[in-house]
Formats: sequence, structure tokens, C-alpha cells
Amino acid sequence: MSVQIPRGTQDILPKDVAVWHVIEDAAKRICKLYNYDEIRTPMFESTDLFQRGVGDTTDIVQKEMYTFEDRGGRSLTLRPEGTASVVRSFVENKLYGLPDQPAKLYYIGPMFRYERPQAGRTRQFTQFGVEAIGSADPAIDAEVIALAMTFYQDLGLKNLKLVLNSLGDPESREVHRNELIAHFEPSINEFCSDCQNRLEKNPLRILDCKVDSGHPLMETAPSIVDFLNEESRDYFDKVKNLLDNMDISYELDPNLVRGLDYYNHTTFEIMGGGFGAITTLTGGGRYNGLVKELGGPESTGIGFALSIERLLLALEAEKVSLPVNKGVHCFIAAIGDKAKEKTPAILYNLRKAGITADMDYMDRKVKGQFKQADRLNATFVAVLGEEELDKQIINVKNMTSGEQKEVKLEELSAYIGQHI
RNA sequence: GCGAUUGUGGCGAAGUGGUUAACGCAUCGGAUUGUGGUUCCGACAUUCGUGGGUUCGAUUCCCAUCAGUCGCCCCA
Repeated sequence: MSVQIPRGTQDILPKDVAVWHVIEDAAKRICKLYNYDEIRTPMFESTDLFQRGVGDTTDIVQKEMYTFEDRGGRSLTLRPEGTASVVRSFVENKLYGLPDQPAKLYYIGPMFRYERPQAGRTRQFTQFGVEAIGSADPAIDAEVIALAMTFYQDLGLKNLKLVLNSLGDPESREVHRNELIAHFEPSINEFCSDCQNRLEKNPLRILDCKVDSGHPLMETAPSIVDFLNEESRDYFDKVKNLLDNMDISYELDPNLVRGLDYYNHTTFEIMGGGFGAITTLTGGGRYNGLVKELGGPESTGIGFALSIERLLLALEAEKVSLPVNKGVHCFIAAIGDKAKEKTPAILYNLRKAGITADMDYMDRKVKGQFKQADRLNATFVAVLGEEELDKQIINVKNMTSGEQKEVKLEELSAYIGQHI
């Protein structure tokens, strides 16, 4: 048995890479429009970063991290998400000292989580994420959300639902947290073991629990929206207002908690797709406090991350096909040894002239060479045989019209160049 | 971590406890001594994920294992 690809990973084969390029280009383009700059951070970091940044109580840290020890005895972890790394880099490189604030950053790259693979979930997956660090202006919340929504819409997705919530500031959360504990504590042994653990560590996540979603106390649980202090409420109202002004519609969901510990104030998800059991395409929110937590100054931040793999599934579910251009401009069909000897040099000149070109390397008969040209979606096939060589010409066939024309060998590049 | 389901050529897919493992697509060759996308003809799996067991004999039955797919938890 030959060696196999690790579980939960996938090869993106040549035939599929084209759509990735389209998506990556779209991401870069919209970030340019919104004036976000790319940042590239390592694919592994100190384990400590994610424990502190993402949070010890999260599933990511508790059971999904790819953690290993290097030869120097350091505990390292393949990054399960991007925000912690970006904030670490922001702090470490003192980007907060640069004059242009907020830092508006984006990244595209692989993330790793140890999970059972299924539809829309793999152990290595690709996230496109955006982070705006250093501003507490509600306008940046709206901007980040608008960027994500527009990104999808530009690619042709229609069935999108933006879900919005506010977790409030630390003061509001503290009040709410105490209310939640008081609410659940008397009957906590009726809840699942996960929730029993969550009670003290992170009671907010009990609301997110699917196991206990039917429990009567869920219905009557104190909602965060009722505990937002005036400042938090005002902030949330402004974000909603700004979205209204952009005609971006949303749904409020007071139980939208998000799985990562660092969120506060605005949180959002973009749902869509309708493939398998997964419908969350994007998750994001505000993380004031994370910068300080990771050793930086008092600062603020908001961002989102979306999975390219899930985007692909959503595009498929909506039967959206992205325009990709493939194929070659010119295929040279060579007949006979002399012609085959000349062909590489002709190809060389075509390519130098900026014309995509190819030839047969499988010793096919003429008919087979034409079939290959067809598979390559060649615009032109240039036939070179004894007769052509004697006359120093080449027969150029337009594969769409079927017309064939004699062209002087030295004029081939110019001719193709004019007709593509 | 738990559950369900699948594993036959490059791909899709039939099949049976027993001499030659259907078929379709793709590929290559020929009909058309140098011209594709149509048609016709021909070629193309000492082998049925891997290991073990039952048996005179297993791709087919049993066990284990690995892998894929889907779901639960949770998430992107």
C-alpha cells in the first residue's frame, strides 16, 4: 500500500486550482478597495498563544489543537485560527506605534484543527480573515461586516443571512454572567456535563449548547441584551444603524455567543450554503481586550474569518460557477522527425512573445495531436510538416471556425498575437 | 470521542462460494498514408482497500484493521 494523504486533508488538483485563484483574487481585490493590507504570520506558534488568546475553555483549545514539541522542548501548535497570531504580531512588532491607525489587516492561509472530517470540515482548511485593530469606532464594525457580505455577493452568492448580536462590554458581561450563574446553578445537575463545567468557567456558552437546548431554563434564561449597560447598548445601536444605512439586512440573535472566549460587543455570523449540516460561512466579532491580554497596550479590535472550502461548497449548492480561463492560444502539431526537432524553438519564441503555447510530448499521431489540442482548448493549431518546412511556412488552423491559413514561420508569433 | 454507511481498472458502476470479473466514460490505435469536437471497429483489471480466519476453493462468508463519505458534539 502506498502512502496516503493524512486524514482530513485534501489535495487541490490542477483542475480545481483555477477557482481558488478567482476567490483569492476576489479577496485581495476587496481588501484593496477597503484598504486592508495583507499580513503573513507563521503557521505554527507557541501553544501558549492560543491558550491565552483563544481561551482555555474553548473546544478549540481543549480538544482540537495540533500541538507538538520541537527538538528544543518548546510546545508549539499548528494555528487553529488567525486572530491570535495577527494580534500577537501586532503587539510584537509594535504596529500600534505606526501613524496609520487602525491597523487594517487581512490574511489568507491554512488553519488546522483536529476533528472528525465531514462536509465543510477538514483538519486543514483555508481561512480568509480580516482584522481591524486599534479603533473603537462602530463604523469599523460595520465596515468589516460589509466587507464580508460584499465579498460573497461579488462572487455570486445570494442565500446569505447575517446574524448579529452584542455581548456587551466587560462590565455588562459580568453582571449578565452572575445572573446566568444564579439562573442555572440551582438546577445545574439537570444539564449535560459540558454545561456543568461551563457554569463557572463560561456560563454564556450554556446558551449555545445543543444538548440542553430543550431545557425550560433555556427559555427563561437572562438575555444579554437586557444587561447591556448604556454604553454597550449605544454602541450596538450605532452599529445597527450604520448597517441600516448601507441597506445590509441582518437578524438579531441574542444567543449568538461564538465559540471563542475573546469576543465582546459586536458578534456576527454569516450563514448560507445549505450543504450538509454546516451553514456557518463566516464568524466574527469584536475583541477589545485581546491586545492587552497578549501583552500589548490597552486597545480594541474587530475581525472575521471565513472558510474558502465552505465558500466553495456554498457556491456549489447555489450552482454558481466562477469564470475561469484555461487552455492555450496555440498548439503546434508536428509531423515527422524534422518538424519535431524544430518545434521546441518555435514554442520558445511564441512563449517569449507572451503567447501560451504547447506541443505533443506523447508521440501521438496527427489525429491524436489534434485531440490533445482540443482538450487543451487551443485557439489555434499550427501544423508543421515536411511541406511546410520546405516552404518555411506553417499552417495555422482556427479551431473555432475551422479555417486554415498559411503563415510564414517567422511571422507566427505576430499572427497569433493579432488574432487572440 | 461516538454513530451510520461505503471500499471492484484512470473515473463511474454490475456481479458471483468455483473453469475467461459485465457494462459505460476516458485513453490509445485503426477505418480517414498529414487535421479535432460525429460514427464504426479493436486494445486496455493474473485481479476485487489491507491483514488474518472458515473452506477442497473467496472478490463473494466471518473477524480485525485502514481509508473515504455522512451525522452528533463543536465550529470556519
